[in-house]
Order: sequence, then C-alpha cells, then structure tokens
Amino acid sequence: MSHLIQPVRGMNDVLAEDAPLWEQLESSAAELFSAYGYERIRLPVLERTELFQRSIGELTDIVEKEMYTFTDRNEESVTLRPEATAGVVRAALTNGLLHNQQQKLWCSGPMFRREKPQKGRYRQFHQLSIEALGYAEPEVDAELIVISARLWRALGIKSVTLEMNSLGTAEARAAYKRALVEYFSRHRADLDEDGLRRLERNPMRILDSKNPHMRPVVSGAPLLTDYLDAESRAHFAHVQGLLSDAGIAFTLNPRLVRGLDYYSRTVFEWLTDRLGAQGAVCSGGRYDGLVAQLGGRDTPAVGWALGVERVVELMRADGWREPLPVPDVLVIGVGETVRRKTFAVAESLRNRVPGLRVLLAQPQAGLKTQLKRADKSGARYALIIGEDELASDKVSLKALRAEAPQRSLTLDETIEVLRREADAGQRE
RNA sequence: GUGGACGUAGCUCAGUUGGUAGAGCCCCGGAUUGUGAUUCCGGCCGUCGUGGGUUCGAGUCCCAUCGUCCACCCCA
Repeated sequence: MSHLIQPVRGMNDVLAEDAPLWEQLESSAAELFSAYGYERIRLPVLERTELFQRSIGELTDIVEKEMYTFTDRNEESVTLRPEATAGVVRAALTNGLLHNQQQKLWCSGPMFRREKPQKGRYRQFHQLSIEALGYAEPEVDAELIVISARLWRALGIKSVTLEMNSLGTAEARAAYKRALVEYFSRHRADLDEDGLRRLERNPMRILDSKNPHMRPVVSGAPLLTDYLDAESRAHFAHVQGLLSDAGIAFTLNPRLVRGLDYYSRTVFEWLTDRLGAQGAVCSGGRYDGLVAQLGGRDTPAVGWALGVERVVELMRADGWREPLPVPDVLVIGVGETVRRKTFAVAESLRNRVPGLRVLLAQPQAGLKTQLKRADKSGARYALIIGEDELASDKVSLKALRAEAPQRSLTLDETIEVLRREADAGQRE
C-alpha cells in the first residue's frame, strides 16, 4: 500500500458531525436575508489579481503576503479570492447592476488566505456576506447590523458583543492619518518593532497594538473621533440612535480600524472571547469609495461578512444541539428466507407513506443485535419479518419507545398506523 | 512570517534506564432458537506523523521534515 495523501495545510473537511450546523447557519441566514429583501448571487472564486490590489489595498498583509496568486496559462495573474466584497462590486459593475439601480445582495462561499493556521483561522475558510450597493442612508447601516443581531438570536449565539466606530470620509481619514504619523513620529522611541513598521505603512493599525508597553503612547494619540467631518458625525449618530431604538447594545471603540483600505464611515465588529486569538466573528462597514475606485460611478455602499467556521464554533460553544436524524421505522428481517420480502416491504413503505424514514437493518445480524441497533437509532418502530410473517402474509410491528405490545398486522394495517403517525408528526 | 508545546488504534490515552506495542471507549459476533437493560466471553483495529542517523537492537536518543494546537502577526 502506498502512503496516504494528506490534505493541503489549512484545508478542512466538514464531516457529518458539523455539516448540520453549517446547514442550520446557511438556512437561517438565507431566510433572514430574504425577509429583508436581499437577493442571493453566486460568484467565481477566481478573479484577476488586480481587483484585490485595487480594493483591499497594496500595503495590506492580505495583498502583500497572503494571497493565492498564480499566473494562468495566458500569462494573466489571477488570485483565489481572499474576501467577498471586491468580487461583489466587480460583478455589480461588469453586469451593469448599478445603472440607476440599487442592489441588496448576499452571497457565500470559500475564501483563501495563506496564513499560518490556528483555531478559527484556516487557509480555506467560508464567509457569508451581505452588501447594500447604492444606499447612503444610515438606516441601511443599521438594518445590516440588525440583521446580524437577529441571526445570532436565531442560532442561539449569546457570547458576542458589538463594537462600532466611524472612520469618516476618505478626506477626514487622510487628515487623521497625517496627525497620527506626526504624533507617533514624535514618540518614535516608545514604539515597538511592529509599531515602527506600521508607522511607515499603516499608521492607524498602531492603535490596535496589544503590546502593554505601548499603551501609554497609544492612549495619548489623537482620536479619530476628533477628526470626523460633520456629515460623518451626524451619520454615525443617526446609526447609533436607530440601533438603540432597536434594542441593540454596542460599545464605541474609537480605536477600531478595519484592516482593509476601502472602509469609510461606519465600521463594526462582532467580537467573542470564545475563539482564542480569533476574536472577530462578523465584521463590516461602509465603503462609499470602493465602487468608484473600481471604475464605477460614485456609489455609496455598506456590507458585512461573517466567518462560517467561527460562527459554527460559537453555535457549539453556546450549546446548539443538532436534532438527531430519526428514522421512523427500522425494518428487520430474521433469517435468510425472508431477505427478499424484507427489502420489498421496506420499498412499499417508502412508496406508500411519503416522507417516512425507513431504514433496512443488516440482514446478516441476529435479531437481538438488530433490535439493539433499532433502539440506538432512535426509530419509533421496528417492523419484524420472519418465517411466521412470511407464511401469514403479515408483519410484526413493535413500538420501540412506548409500552404497547407487539402487534401482528397486515401490510395495509401497518401502513395505516404509520401514516397516522406521520400526519400527527407533521402537525406538530 | 516569528516564538513555544505536542504528534502511539476511529476516539481518549498508557508505554518504566533503548529489548521489535497496550488499556478503555467505539465497532462486530456470541452467551439469549422471536424481543430492547445489566453482565460475561470472543473478534476487528496500528507503516508509534514522515524521512534519515546513532545502536546488535529505536515508540523511546539525535537531525531534518510534515501536521496540529497556543501566542504574536493578521483577520471572518
């Protein structure tokens, strides 16, 4: 035997144990998004590299060292998408979706970043993302956040908190950045190695530093809030008011900066302490400049994305239990001579009671073992067929989870019983 | 990308100073000839992460490599 071929690092299989959680998340989200008037689209995983360079930002870690980029056979540089928004905007533009139109869209699928894997951080990971293109009003910022909050409620997730900030317009942010660089340059001596690096490349990230020694410098730095333009300030206040009215708790974090360059005005993050170093579960914000930056007309937009693996992990942490798949009837044949009949009976049950779950026991096993298995499977009935039943043309129906005695019934009578049960089950 | 811990059966883990692998759970069968528990008996299960090296002999020591986890970093 040759060696086993291992999966590629950072790529995960979602096995039967987790798949129901994924499905629950996906169906809850789909239902919710649709209820708010968002439509689903499906986009390619591969895009031109330039799309991400221009949207995410050349100087971000994602673009600089985490993308799966390769040269296609026609010498064109292409990249496995590291995030969703750029692709959505590109699709809206190349399909003419923004000509005198607004779009409320959502999509889902795998993203790729070549990071060092950790819990909640994989090289292929999955996002559910939702975007509103062409909407400037603070109501839409709030609507999107409300949707995310409803999703947590639908999934039974409690251990998340919301943090918000406003980045202001691109001009306000540029002015702030200058002030920051000026400030930190004066305090160069207090910066650690990372801080110095960020000062050159992305000064706002210094505010994120977890290094306790940097805390004094960081807390003395100018606040973005003081540089906000009046309109952004009003917009943000409006968003906060709407959220308060909706009963959604949040904290303002003036040092919350997003890692992607395209954000403006409202930014927010749902955080958890249950995933180790991976605190962000869902985050997003407004990106009013991105559409124009990618060659479209000036178009305001907001959106967010959640990490499916992380949310699934939280569903588990907060006690989500998958309902066990319950086969309703386990058909058991006893003895070689009834095998053909047993199979046929199982099929006619399936034909005549739509939706009934019918499992066929392994014919080789003894009755005792089969009943043991029936009990474990959670089936409500065992239907036993042996020599006697073959002779009398009846079957033996045994309720597994009730005290009722085993009954000898014709197939028609059995089907009648099961049908009644199925109807009753449906009414629940 | 940097630093650290750890890789033995499907799972959880033992494995003494180097002497060619074990337990529990799971799974399968039986004791019980047509009835679910408990118990008991039996069976299946391993390239000891991988590749080198030292040694008469390596799960054990050394080197490399891959992977997982944790922190940094980054972010969903």
